[in-house]
Amino acid sequence: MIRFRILKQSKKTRARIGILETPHGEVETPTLVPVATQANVKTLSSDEIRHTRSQILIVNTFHLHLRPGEKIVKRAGGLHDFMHWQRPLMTDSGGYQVFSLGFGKDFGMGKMLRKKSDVSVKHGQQPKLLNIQEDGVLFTSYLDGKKIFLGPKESMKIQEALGADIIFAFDECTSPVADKAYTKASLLRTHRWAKESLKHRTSNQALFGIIQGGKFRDLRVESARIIRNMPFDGFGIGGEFGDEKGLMAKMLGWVLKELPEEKPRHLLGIGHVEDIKPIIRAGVDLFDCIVPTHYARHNIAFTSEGRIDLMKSRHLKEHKALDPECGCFVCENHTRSYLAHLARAREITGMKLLTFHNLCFFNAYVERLREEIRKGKL
RNA sequence: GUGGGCGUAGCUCAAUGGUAGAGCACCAGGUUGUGGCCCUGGCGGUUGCCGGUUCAAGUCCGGUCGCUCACC
Repeated sequence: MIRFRILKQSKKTRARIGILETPHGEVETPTLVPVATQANVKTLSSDEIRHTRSQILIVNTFHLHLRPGEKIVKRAGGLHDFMHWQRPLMTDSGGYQVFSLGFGKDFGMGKMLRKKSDVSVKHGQQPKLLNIQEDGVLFTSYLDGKKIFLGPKESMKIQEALGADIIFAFDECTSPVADKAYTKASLLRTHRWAKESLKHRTSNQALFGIIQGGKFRDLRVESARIIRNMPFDGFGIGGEFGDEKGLMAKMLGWVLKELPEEKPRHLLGIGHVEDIKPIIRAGVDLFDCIVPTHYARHNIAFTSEGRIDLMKSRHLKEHKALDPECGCFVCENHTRSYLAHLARAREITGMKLLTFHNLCFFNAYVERLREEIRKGKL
């Protein structure tokens, strides 16, 4: 089980700092949760992850169910032993894959809509590659084409076998182009699944319920009210929040206002640098995001000077630290020139060094924000 | 030396005698509960050189230079 203590509530905003106690140690919040989909943070060893000052990781239920299978992980002694990370872990329920392998794939879009789209998902519509049913979703394995059924019951069983400290209820992450009727129907289904997830829980892992509702204020508020009245240990906020700038923080405000202060809130899959301050101000305690690690493998470094694309040849001539203001191993010991060379030569070491730096950069940034809350500046 | 093949974008190569294209590279963007991908633009050419045939030549003809293979 977990215990969440709020150390300080900001007077200026809804931001707070806290300590999340888990069976595998404490997490200072707010914090970034690096993504370890396949039971690893791509390119890093668990020791290296620790040195990026990351506190807790999120692993994916769907991907691990397909490979190697939760039985293997359980026999290895659970996720912590399997991946040699004796610190806090959470598992995503597979609900995001309902979107990413469904409508997300059909329309070739992510959950955040960047520009106006003329396609839409209407009530009753089904994605091409999977079938969303009342008690779960019929997936097709991308590994061998085998049919995989995943619902709240199945997801709970798998997540319990994996053994993370915090697990999530099975949900459907809706598409940013889903219309209101679709989003509403999906929401009601996700709420039923939330109830089912609680019903099928047999372990003492912490279980977080997920709030959906897309970009519709009334649905978001409705979802928050339904989910908060179920005996979850914390809350996940999923889906998208509209394409308008600043709307996300506003909508988070509406949702978080409905939730009990004493339970932790996790914002699922959000965390570009510019998003972090607004979401923390809105009262988010944990947020996972692929950006630092995913972008690192696309040669993008986040620095105090902004984004740097190491593929650009001009960086070959820069014999200075990646980020002079960062004290991480990479910035202390390597030049932009070297990192640009590794990127352009497509050396895996380059991806590793950028992954390490990006995580250090994000974690340092969030630490500074925690400090600001502590000092009453945020 | 003799015979054959080939010279087209930075690279690898397309293009019935009819507006010279592609992939890669390069430049500029994008990527939010992860397929080390992928997507969108842009730059880029006296078709080795000289001459000829033709309304029209990367393409046909002659010469020349370069590369390459085979054989003396």
